[in-house]
Amino acid sequence: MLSKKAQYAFRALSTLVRTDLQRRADGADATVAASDAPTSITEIVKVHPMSTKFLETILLDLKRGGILGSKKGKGGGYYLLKHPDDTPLAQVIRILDGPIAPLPCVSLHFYERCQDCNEAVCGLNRLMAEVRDANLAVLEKRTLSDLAVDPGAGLAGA
Amino acid sequence: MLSKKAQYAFRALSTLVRTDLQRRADGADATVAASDAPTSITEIVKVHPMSTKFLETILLDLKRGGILGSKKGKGGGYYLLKHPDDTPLAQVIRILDGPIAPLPCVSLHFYERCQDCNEAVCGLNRLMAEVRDANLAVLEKRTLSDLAVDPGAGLAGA
DNA sequence: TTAAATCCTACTAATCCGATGGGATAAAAG
DNA sequence: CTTTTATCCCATCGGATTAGTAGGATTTAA
Repeated sequence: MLSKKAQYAFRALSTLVRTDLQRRADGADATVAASDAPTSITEIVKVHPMSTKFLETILLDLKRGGILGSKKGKGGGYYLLKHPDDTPLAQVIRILDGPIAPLPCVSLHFYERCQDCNEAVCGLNRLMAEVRDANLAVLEKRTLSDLAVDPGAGLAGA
Repeated sequence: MLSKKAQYAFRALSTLVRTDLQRRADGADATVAASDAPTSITEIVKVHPMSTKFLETILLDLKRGGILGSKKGKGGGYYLLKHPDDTPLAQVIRILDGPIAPLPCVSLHFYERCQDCNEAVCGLNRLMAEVRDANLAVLEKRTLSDLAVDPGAGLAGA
């Protein structure tokens, strides 16, 4: 199960994505940099009600994780460092919740040898590696862009 | 990540499966009932070193969950209620760790409505439902039998 | 009657999670 | 240069969960 941290992160990111795509649409070229249009924590909380302080720690994590940039001081806030297409959901989850694999001994980014268990013989490893791969097939393919898709699109006028 | 409980459960189950398959091979027909050849906690711990008391609570859970039967008193122990092929890994995980889905609002067996989030509009639901399905594709297909497969088979003589 | 097993309830120690508080630092605006 | 509005950083805290323990009741075979 995703932690609250990860859930809040996705909510916050969804608004950052919308802002980012909007900026790209408006500023035709790269005339408007992402750092010129940062979104503050206060603004995000207005859209997605949650603890301001808690969100702060989350956005800091995402910044340290290389997903967000920030601008301090008045008019400051956070912004995406890359195109939403280029940040898979897996990256967000790893930053906030750690390993995606069901066992440390099949984790790609957080591998730990398992005690009392010969990996070559252990039947569980193989199976859990399958589960990990099934997960990653989705989580590495789907990106922040997919978060912001409006499922009502195409229905409005029809 | 799987809890220790689930990990221990799988280890214990792997020996119960081996015993069960052995019994089926020996007793040709159904001349030997599973309840005639129960395996005690003590025996399991000999194979897989772990806290006896902790394993006790785990096997009790598996019994209440409908996977194991038990026989009390001297010579007693635990045994599989069904053919190993007929217990998917998903069932074991649900008993010991609860939901498999990454969010309560996309869980099949432990569904809970999510607050502050319109499911029809929320982009995350759709994506996490995809993750859930990817997981279940493996965990409902793979069974206890897969736990006991010897990966060295076919290599010994070659 | 004894020994060996499951069964049951409660408890505990440690860890993790969600959240909060207080302040340092930076930048823009007047 | 001061105020305001932000991010940044660190420490703490209550509650929940996890992993494991304790002790005894119950059942059955020998």
